[in-house]
Amino acid sequence: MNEASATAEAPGTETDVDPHREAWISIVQTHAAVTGRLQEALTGAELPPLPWFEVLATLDRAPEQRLKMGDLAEALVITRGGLTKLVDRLIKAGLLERTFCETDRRVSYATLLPAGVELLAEMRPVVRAELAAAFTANLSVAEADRLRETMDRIRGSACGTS
Amino acid sequence: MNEASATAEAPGTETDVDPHREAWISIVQTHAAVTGRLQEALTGAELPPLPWFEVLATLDRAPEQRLKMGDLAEALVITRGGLTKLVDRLIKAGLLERTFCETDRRVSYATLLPAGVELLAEMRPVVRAELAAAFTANLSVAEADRLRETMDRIRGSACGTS
DNA sequence: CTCAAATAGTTGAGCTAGAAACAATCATAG
DNA sequence: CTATGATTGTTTCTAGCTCAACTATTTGAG
Repeated sequence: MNEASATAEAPGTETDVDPHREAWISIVQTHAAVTGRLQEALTGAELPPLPWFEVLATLDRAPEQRLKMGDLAEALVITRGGLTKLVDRLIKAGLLERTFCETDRRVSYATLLPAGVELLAEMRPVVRAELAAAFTANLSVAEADRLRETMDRIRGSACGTS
Repeated sequence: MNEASATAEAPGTETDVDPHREAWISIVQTHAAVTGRLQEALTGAELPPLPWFEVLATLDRAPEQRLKMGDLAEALVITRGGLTKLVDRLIKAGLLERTFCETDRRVSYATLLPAGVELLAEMRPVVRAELAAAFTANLSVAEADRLRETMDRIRGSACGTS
């Protein structure tokens, strides 16, 4: 943690401590730190990596436990190309299957299988414990809601202006 | 944006809308969205990718515009191995140089060169404009400070418990 | 009806980051 | 002084992602 102490800032420089930029840096670092801990906890428990969990958890919350590839890619914020191969791996592991749409034969669904539900049940407590250590212990429910609302507001403008 | 509308949630399921988990999902998605916009803006302006900016900006804020490799890796939240090659690329582009420590010959510094300062000056307005679109337009200074404080609190517990 | 444009998903090439093994240097105990 | 262990940075290897090109299907204009 040197990013605070190292800011000695020579007198000639632009002495801007933009609070918005500071907030962004905090978001980036916190995201990396928490993601790292989640990864670490999963591999420590000899479980699959975090992206697998995110696929399983997202599908589990979807109606009929399935989602169009495009929608799933958008929810996970990765490209469609990346998702195709990620889903391939989960299918090869027997956790998902590919199903097709009768009315539009371009679309394919990623559909959760019982084995996927089972694995999700194993992974969830590990993820939940880490998240609890990071969030529940430090934020009240009201703060968490406020945080979510703030982040959604930022994301809204980040998506809309394109 | 289907993660809100799709939550029809069958009656039998665990109907847990954990606000902490919701907050985490918002952080992940917002981080990805804003990062994506930054990337896009930089490549659109025919400028180097975002990690290059982060290296340059971090070094620029450091005393004497240089940092030990380990400290820089920690500030950027990437591994040392990854940083070695990232710095290699910046050196090959003439933006940085590797300098060495007299008192401890294990350590090497990544040191900003004039060309790096110059490029940073080109990249900064682009990054700043995107950040302004996402943050300044939507958050008061007080909100930004509060957000930063909240994120730092989360990160603090995420780092300490290891 | 027909054909161009749009949309959904997959595939292949290239690149980047992480993990583990390694080399070099420093610190400390005896 | 020497040896063992800890730290710093690099290298090697691999997995996963993005980008661009491609196929297949649907939509819409004329």
